[in-house]
Amino acid sequence: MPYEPKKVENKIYQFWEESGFFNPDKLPARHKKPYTIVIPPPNVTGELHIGHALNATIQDILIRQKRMQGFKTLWLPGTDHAGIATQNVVEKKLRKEGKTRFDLGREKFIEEVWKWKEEYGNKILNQFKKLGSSCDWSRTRFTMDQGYSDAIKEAFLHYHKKGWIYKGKRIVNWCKRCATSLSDLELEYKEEKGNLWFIKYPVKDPPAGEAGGGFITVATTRPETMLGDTAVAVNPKDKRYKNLIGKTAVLPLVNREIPIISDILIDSKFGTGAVKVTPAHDITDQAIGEKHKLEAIQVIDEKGRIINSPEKPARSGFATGDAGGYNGLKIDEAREKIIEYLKCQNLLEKTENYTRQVPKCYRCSTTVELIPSMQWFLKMSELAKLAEKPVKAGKIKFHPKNFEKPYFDWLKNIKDWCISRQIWWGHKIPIEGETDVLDTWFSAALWPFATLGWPEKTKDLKNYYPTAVLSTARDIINLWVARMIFSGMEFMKEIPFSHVYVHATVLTRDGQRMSKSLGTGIDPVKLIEEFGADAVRFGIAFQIMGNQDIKFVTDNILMGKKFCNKIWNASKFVELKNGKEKYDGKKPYAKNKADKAILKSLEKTEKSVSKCLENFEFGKSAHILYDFFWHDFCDKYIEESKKQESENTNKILMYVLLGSIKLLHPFMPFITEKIYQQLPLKNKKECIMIEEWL
RNA sequence: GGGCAGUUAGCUCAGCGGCAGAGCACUGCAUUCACAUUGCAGGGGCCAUAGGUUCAAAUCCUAUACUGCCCACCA
Repeated sequence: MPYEPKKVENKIYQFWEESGFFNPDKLPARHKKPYTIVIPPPNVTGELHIGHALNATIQDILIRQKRMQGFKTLWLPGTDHAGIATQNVVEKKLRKEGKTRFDLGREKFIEEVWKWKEEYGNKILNQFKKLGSSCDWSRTRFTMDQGYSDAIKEAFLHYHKKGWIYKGKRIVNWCKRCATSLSDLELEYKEEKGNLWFIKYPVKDPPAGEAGGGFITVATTRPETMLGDTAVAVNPKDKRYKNLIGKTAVLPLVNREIPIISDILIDSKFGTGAVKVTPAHDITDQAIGEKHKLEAIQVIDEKGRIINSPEKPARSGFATGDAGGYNGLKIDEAREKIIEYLKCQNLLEKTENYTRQVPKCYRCSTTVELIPSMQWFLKMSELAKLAEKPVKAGKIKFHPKNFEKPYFDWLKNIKDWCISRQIWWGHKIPIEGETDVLDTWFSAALWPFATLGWPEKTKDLKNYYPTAVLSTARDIINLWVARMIFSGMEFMKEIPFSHVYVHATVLTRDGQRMSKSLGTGIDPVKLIEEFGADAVRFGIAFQIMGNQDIKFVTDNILMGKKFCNKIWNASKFVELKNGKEKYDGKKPYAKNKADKAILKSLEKTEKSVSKCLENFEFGKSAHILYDFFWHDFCDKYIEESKKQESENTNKILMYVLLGSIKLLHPFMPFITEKIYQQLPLKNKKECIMIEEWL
């Protein structure tokens, strides 16, 4: 009879939950030393994908092995409210009904988001259960729980008291669709073909014999921002413009007189070596502007429209030298009209094709504008040092180690963190009269201790902090991991975890990123239904090798399914041979060559697997277990045993089977539990989950 | 522009100085035997390219090409 996971899995999971052993406080007495993993909380935006299944498998393998080794294991589950992302999916849903969030109003809208959260939050947690994840569900947390919100307030006010939080008008990344600011890490750059326009700015009182013929030519990809130009800048060493530094240029369109200045930030090799300076809409220009005390004139508003002269409405005329004529136009329209006007005026020297990296909102892919805005910032200089220290000192180790380099690079060049967002779904900034909410990563940064009750001095915090391992995707190392590290150091005075395991990115067979919108995602629950949870887990684990990408194929899941069947039938054979006599668990004698070989091989397998798991070598562990069980045990020893039937042989069969299912349990928890329950053993534990690792 | 990975069987990947391996797919044979979701046997490889080190290179070094990812203010 083949193994039928559907008949086994749900029952076994229920049995585990009822046992209480997912909760470390209810584990038997031999479990003493704590071992904690906090789950990277999935966003409540939707359902899980194969990447989540991968990470859940990894964490459950670690937790189950440690539990068997006698650790007081806590795997703390939860979900993240995921500010912008969740707000967006709910808005999308409303849009299908022909509504916007403004139709509902803030309160009603947030009610809608909570409904969404209930539905998808639960779905996500159930998906983890289907995979066999041994989380302590009694400790499930959500980043907007009451207690968690207290932690946010405490953290914000702590920083505020230290003077590290300030409010200021700064250039921020602005998504005009989400109508909110974004941090640098929330941008995705996309290559776009565009132009580099060479525009002639007239020079007032040009020096005699100047090569430019009374003009200075600037190169720009954003001509529409010239309405806000307050200088032209060149490199001080640039001989071409030596005589022009200190002179005045006349800005076309508005006829504003602007200085020609010099600054070392200008690269004389790019374009003409002369740059238009728009301090309100460019980071470098802002720096130059501050240095040279230039005015910052905002010309693009929060809707992505030109606001140069609010008192003058846009005119329908096609070419205009009147700045007010662009008022209210969209950026693209304004760009087009400005170029047309410059052409008419003979001020456009030439146009070159130019491909540039355009920043997009990572949640909705809208082009992000740089605009000055009043925002809250968290000063990063001290916190960056806190994040750097424990990693440099080796107290926190990255696996693989080469992820430390980008981590340090980011910290070295860090900018202050814009922590306010102009959305509705999230934690309100805990200051009277503020309507903005906090960046979702501000709450995620507190996850390893806020989930354990901080700022209260709880027993859990004392018992289970710091955690052991954080297993995460590589794209959130700086976005999240770095921030957890400095938060832990600042609030707990201790590292949040000792190991950061950076797991592989799961790609499609063709090497594409898995994504719902591309239709390339694979639903792990469907796989579980087809192959069984153990097969999915083992197949995934089998594929986690050194390479940091996994091109996902179901071949390995099929292998996992076959392997389940093999284990199932081998155990049936052993049970049959053994009869009803209860096995005492003692190591049997090796009476011949075959006996000796299998016992030795089991011992070797145990050592290798334990060592591999210490080093986070999941795929290697799976290969070793597969080879041992299939080839050494089934192909060789079981076949041999048919020729040398004896009581001792039967004991060896039982001993090796028991050892094998223990070693396999972290990888394939359901089938190994089911077999364990059926085995006639003298000193049987309630379940294999709390059996002793060899 | 800078950094990091990768390139080995039809596909997905191991191996990382000493006879080229696994899973899946493929071919042949075997069904009262724990298991056909099986067993046995087999086919299939210029280990990306070019140099170098070595008694010996898929493996170490140097280039090149291609692929993927991360970071970056080049207007």
